[in-house]
Amino acid sequence: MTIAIHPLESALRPAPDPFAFGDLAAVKFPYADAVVVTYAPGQEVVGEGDPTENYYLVVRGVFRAVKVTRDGRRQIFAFYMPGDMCGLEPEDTHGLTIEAVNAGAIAALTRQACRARMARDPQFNAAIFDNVTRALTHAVDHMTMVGRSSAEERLAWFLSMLSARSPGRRSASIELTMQRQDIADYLGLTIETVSRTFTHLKAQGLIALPTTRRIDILRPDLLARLASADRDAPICDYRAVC
Amino acid sequence: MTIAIHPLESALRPAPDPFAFGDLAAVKFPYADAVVVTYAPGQEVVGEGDPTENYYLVVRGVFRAVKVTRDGRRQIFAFYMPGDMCGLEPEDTHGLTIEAVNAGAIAALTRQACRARMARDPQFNAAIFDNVTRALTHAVDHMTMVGRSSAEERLAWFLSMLSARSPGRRSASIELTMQRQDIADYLGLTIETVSRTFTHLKAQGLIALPTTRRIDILRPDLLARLASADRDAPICDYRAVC
DNA sequence: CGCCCTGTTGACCGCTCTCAAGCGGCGTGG
DNA sequence: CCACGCCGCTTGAGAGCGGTCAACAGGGCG
Repeated sequence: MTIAIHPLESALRPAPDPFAFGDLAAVKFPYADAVVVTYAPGQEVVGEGDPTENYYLVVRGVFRAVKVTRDGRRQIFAFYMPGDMCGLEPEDTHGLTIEAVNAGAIAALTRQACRARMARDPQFNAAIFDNVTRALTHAVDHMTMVGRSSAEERLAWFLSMLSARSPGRRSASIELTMQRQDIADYLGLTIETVSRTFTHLKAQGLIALPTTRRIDILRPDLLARLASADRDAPICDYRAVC
Repeated sequence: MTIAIHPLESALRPAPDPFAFGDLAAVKFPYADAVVVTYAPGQEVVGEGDPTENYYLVVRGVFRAVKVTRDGRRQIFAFYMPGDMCGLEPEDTHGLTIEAVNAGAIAALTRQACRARMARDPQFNAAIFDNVTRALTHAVDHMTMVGRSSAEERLAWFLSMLSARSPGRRSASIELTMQRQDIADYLGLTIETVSRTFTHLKAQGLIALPTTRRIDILRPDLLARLASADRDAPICDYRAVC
């Protein structure tokens, strides 16, 4: 299976800076060995069943890791943004499909070259290792949301996360690069429920939707409270505080 | 967060032998540096918020990685069996709690010692790396079940997985070492739904329950079909074939 | 024997899914 | 420039699965 390396960082716990493109450059990701390929929206990087020949580093755009069951149900495991690694799988063939959400570019490094470098460059190895464990950390949060939260909480979590990761972190306005179906498949919901929940959050005054792809976060405090899966948390009005 | 290394292996795809205790011994897991500690049922190995001082290797018994939200909702990320590693987290403090399901023993290796060994022993490093990516692979399957499957499918998947991992693999009879609440929290269900689904599977003749903790798998073929999230798959009667 | 803990069963409710219609933006072509 | 169609999104009505609350059963152990 394709492995999700450092997916979206949770916005809910104070985390050190995500392992970003600059960090990878800092440990001298061997671009000399890597081939950068551009992709059109929806285009497939690797498909389920393809041999695991390369590891990938997102250079530009957003990519998604998708698992589709034979009867067509779809689960998105992660969205990858520039600086994120993906494609690290233990098996000989991929179990996940990696696709471009929008136009983007990915650097491919052969598995062999990556492993060789890991063996001789402890710093590089540590960075990769950190990346993988971070992906696992995120999978835990993701799974807890999917397994134990309401639609409203899942979407609040997703938006808080996007906000924390978007350029100019904690931005009040975020751009949804993916469409509703992708959000639904990421959160384990249907597209209708996602749409209704957006409407509901808007009606509550937590967000505004200038366009369908643009979200203004009006009440990050309440959104974060929803996202933290803490129904007992006090409601603190950030307007009163700030 | 505590990181789940090599949790239960999916029974659904033909996978190479799980990374077992023997393999770790083969790469000379430095027992000299490790401290083995025994735990009583329910006892905590590390709790959320504890500093991430050690990596762990299960020696005996079954352990669970639990995440609990502040308002008490519980999600089990993985069950660890002998040979499984856990506790590999990128952050300074654990985000997951690791507890003993039953009486068991775990070897603790300091983070520092493990990283040091990874840096100087490529074989050891590759084994750990393989372990982590395998955990991610499993998380993908797990998340797909939790996000996209019915209660019946989730339980069928869980039982198929246990069957594949139990001593004498693909055994027709498996021992449930954990109680219903743990199964429910692993699958993102309630204890009542798990109980009802057991009853339902029994009524369909797929399983038998000699005791509440013992499951006889009568129709592994049908169970696997349910588990594969493939509602369109043909029903093949293994009794007719074998 | 009686308590406690775990698991089962039942009745009911509500969240989310399903199915279906409608809406709005955008690109294309007349 | 407008008409049309397509696609993504929203909204509505109804159904069903699983959650919630509650009672009960059974086994282990003091």
